[in-house]
Amino acid sequence: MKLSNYFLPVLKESPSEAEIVSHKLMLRSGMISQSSSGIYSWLPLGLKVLKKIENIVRDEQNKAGVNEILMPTIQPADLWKESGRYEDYGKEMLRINDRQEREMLYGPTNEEQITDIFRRNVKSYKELPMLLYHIQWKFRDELRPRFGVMRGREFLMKDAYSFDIDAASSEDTYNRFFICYLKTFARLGLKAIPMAADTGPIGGDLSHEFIIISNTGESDIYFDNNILNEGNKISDISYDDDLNPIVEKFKSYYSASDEKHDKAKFDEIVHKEKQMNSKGIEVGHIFHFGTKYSNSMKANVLDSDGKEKTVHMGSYGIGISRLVGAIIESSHDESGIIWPDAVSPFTLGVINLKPKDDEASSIANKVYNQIDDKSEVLFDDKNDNAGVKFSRMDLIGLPHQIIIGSKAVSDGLVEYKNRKSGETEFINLDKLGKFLEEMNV
RNA sequence: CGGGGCGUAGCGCAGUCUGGUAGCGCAUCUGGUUUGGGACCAGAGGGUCGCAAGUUCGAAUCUUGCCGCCCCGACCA
Repeated sequence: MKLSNYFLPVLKESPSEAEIVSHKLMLRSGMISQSSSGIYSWLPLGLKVLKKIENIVRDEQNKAGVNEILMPTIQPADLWKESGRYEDYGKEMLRINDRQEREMLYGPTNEEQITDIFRRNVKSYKELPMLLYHIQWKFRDELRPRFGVMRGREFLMKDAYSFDIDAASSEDTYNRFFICYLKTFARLGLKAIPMAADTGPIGGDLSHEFIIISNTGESDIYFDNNILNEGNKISDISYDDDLNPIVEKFKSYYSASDEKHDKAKFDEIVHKEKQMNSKGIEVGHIFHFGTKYSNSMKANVLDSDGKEKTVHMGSYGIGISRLVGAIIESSHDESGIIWPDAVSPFTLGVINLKPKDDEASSIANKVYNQIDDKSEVLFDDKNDNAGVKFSRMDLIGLPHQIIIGSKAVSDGLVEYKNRKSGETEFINLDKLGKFLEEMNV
């Protein structure tokens, strides 16, 4: 993509409505544009990141054996009356009447909808466990939206739902998602800590939040520092392995958000110097809630003994749009965003410092065309001053930059810059392809 | 929803107290000089001062009502 063709409205100063760094940087780098409180349009750069995250989440769900479906944003109120949540959910739920005065709602979550799909289509224990997910926009009419996309009213969420024949099987499924989540966040370049959590209005008896450390987070967290190292080998785990002992190992470490924090227990089982206390951002939440919905909505299957059984359910959320902000919170510096490779909107940026010099431009174009075949490249071909180009490229956070300047013409050298370390080195033009290949970009 | 703040050009702000018909920086456009870290010179365009009513000869400025946005708190992925 040539920058001269790209819609990238960057700002030198951040709009006053933004308070935290990720919100400021998202506005400054032209990723989003606010529509109303807690509701945003996604501009090209922001949309690209959103899709990258979405695709990693999707891929890991698929690998874990979860089926993707797509449920509507607008749901009939009747389903929610069946589960009893139409009354319970309160003003956070956006209620709408259609032209026939039928009561509808913009879905804040989909337990009722999915349970309805399940009970219409699944009748036998032989089809269990059944794992389904979708990635869809949700709406929760928050009292006070804030922090940009991290706490919006409209947000993109991956929500998965599981159906099992009994509690034991359902806990195995829960553990499967537990591992799936650790793998997902690791792939996104994040260190997510699983924490025992309250189940809240969704209900149930077993629940974990996945939290990344950040001083702008809304949760107060307490954990054993050793749990951070436990996640290092997570990518080596196969879904065919026995996952339960691995999950039990994670659960054996102390980790809790403030509402579950037990100071006496913390002091007892965690060495003083390993006791960590921090703020964190919740990026995922998994629940095992048994028969709460299947019971009220009569989601039953026939078991091997020919008798009807109420299925055991769980639900598993990842806040995809929130992750965009959360990743920036955990990966930026004073110049701007630093994207982890996996979610970067472009794999690398190419800067032509001499757009008016024919020879330099010819080299830059050649470089761009050569690597654009293999990776996604943003090519700064604009006629701006060097400083403008550098600071813009740093702001939008592409992790790898190729800079073409006077030495390209005189000595056949281009500069590679690592956004994160700031380190640079000159590369011979002939060896650039190989260099990038070795860097895996 | 309680408490607080703010709404003036795309962004950041001054002007409001003390009423006299709108200004600064950045951005944008034109011309020129620049070109390895947000460069310079000259010129230009862009605002029913959130909306409505009122007071007044006259309102960005005073009064009332409404709308929007942000912050703190309680609630949530």
